Amino acid sequence: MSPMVKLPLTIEHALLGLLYRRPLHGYQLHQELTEAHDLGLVWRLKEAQLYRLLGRLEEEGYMEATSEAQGTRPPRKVLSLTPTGEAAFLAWVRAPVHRGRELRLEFLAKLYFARQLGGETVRNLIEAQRQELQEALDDLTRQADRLRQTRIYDWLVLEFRIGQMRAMLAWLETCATALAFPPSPSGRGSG
Amino acid sequence: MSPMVKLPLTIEHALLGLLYRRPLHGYQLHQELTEAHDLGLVWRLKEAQLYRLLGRLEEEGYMEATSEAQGTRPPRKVLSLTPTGEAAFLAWVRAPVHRGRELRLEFLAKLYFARQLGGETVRNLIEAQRQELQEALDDLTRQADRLRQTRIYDWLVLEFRIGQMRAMLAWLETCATALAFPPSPSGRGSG
DNA sequence: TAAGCCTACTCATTCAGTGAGTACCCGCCT
DNA sequence: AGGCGGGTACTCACTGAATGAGTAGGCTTA
Repeated sequence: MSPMVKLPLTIEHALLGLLYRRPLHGYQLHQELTEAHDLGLVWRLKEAQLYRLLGRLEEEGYMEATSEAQGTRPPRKVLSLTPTGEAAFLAWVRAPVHRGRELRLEFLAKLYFARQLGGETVRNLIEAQRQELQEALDDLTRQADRLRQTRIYDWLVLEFRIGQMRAMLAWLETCATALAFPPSPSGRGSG
Repeated sequence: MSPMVKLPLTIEHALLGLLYRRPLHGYQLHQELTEAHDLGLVWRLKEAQLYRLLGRLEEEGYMEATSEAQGTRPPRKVLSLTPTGEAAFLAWVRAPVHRGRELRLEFLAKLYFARQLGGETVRNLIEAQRQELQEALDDLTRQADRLRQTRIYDWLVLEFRIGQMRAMLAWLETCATALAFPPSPSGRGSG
């Protein structure tokens, strides 16, 4: 009813991403997110929370459900993306994050899905993220230089952030290298 | 009324820490936390949230208020720590955090207060934190080694965390060095 | 026949956090 | 004289996240 009132956030986008590959029903989604690998390694959702999100995403026009009767069993509610949902997901997955601290969850999720869209997408994402981080790092470095002699604590706080960012940049290089070669035949094609 | 039902968390402890130095009233607390340096660089609180926390901390016996009338003006409510509050703060400030991601806010806050308790406290805190991190790092490294060939994405996720931790360890060394010498005469003594 | 899992929710509640508002006093600027 | 800003101390209503527990029926396997 209230279509697209607000853009979905990280978790919601990842839900869209799971449906981009193929339609799933709620329980399957839940399972993917409670496993100890892939996306389940990055974040988890309790059932209640999942259904709340799913309800909202459907209500806002990003996904739609079709009830799939199967013999005597209770019917399954299969969710699939609408064109709007697909567009939202694709835009999200290609955009870098803006704060360093968003790498830990959001970027990791983007990377997961980008891999399924092929090497080109992965390379672009990594490069875009590298630039974002580099800018933020330069900015922080400039600030830190000003504080070095005067405010030791403030300087240490900035140094902490700088160290984290440097490590992220180095890790992006690792990603680029590790994913440069066909990322294992276990991926469901589309590489 | 309901004394010490639950332990305060990070933010609450930092509030205790500010009062450990000297009693303050709510408005002063708020100002310390909206400035762009020191603790205000690490986290902020809106007024409403601050008073909510303060109310709870008082109710649970960590701090107490004395109303300080001053002439024609409305009285100020000066907050100070109870022995319980002081003990809670001191225990908190000396304990390292257990998850890497808690360095970003909580450990930084601990470090801020530890500096005011003297070089000994700072050194101990840094060393304890170093050990915690090192253990977690070894653990992650072992896990990552197992995944390297089989699950490239899972491996990258762990590599990300490993990189962050290594950077934190390096940063702890920086702290140790930078704070080894009297941390500037601007500190209010006690160092 | 019971355990457990597939499937899909709902409900009540707790907790954090926010924007806005209320009150009153003081001193300064216009 | 009047208003603005800022010190001082809150309160209120609301949104939104998140969780634990509960409900419901069917199927499979030990």
